[in-house]
Amino acid sequence: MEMCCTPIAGGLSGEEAEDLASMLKILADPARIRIVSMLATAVDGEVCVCDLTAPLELSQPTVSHHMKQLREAGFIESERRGKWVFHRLVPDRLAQVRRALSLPEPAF
Amino acid sequence: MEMCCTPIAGGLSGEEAEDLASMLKILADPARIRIVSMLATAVDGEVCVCDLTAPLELSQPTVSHHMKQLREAGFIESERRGKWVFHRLVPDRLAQVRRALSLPEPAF
DNA sequence: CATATATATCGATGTCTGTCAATATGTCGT
DNA sequence: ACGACATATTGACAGACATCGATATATATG
Repeated sequence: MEMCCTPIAGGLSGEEAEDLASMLKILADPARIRIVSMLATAVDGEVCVCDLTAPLELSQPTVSHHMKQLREAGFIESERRGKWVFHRLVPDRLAQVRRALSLPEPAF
Repeated sequence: MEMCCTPIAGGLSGEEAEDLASMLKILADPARIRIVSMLATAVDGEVCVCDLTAPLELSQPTVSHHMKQLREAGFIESERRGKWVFHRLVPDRLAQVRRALSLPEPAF
């Protein structure tokens, strides 16, 4: 029987794939990727939840939930100042994901 | 009343966010990101389903389902040759996602 | 202390999706 | 034409998750 193709050699391990997938899953939500983009373009690099609910058209608990997801995944860090909690992007975290997506592509 | 912070200016639109999120969602699965990485490192740049089920430890229908997802999202293209269907990465499609993740980051 | 404001947590719910078994379709050999 | 093999499709199901209302916690102000 003729072989189908040369057997698979490289590629991510199961564990590596799980890690990368869970990173991407955090960003793969319209609300969250939008929050990230808003943080990236915010004048002082930080925003509070109260300014996010309106543009996102989401309830406060939902936004708070997304913030927690982003924080636990290391994409943002949060600091309480008075009544408000300010959130900002963690430097280089996004670039880290971009690098992880730089899989060796065949030379076309 | 003191303002919380300067109002949100930029950021992705709702529609842009949906598009980017749906792109990322396709990659945000352990099996699919692994398939992509395997295609990226495959010797001839292509593999068939039959060689994927074993390393992924998934059933043939499941792998076929993931292939369809990847194809419809433009990450792979597939060509039937005899009994087999060979899949390969679409050039630059992954890089396109990386670029979309290159949001303007604050200068730290 | 009481009230108002900002955020977090909890519980419930509806939707989405990854998975498989069963089956269908397509292709090659004999 | 028939059987063997590779892939695709369908239907069903279980688990994950985005969302919200209600409620709790924290902080400032009067």
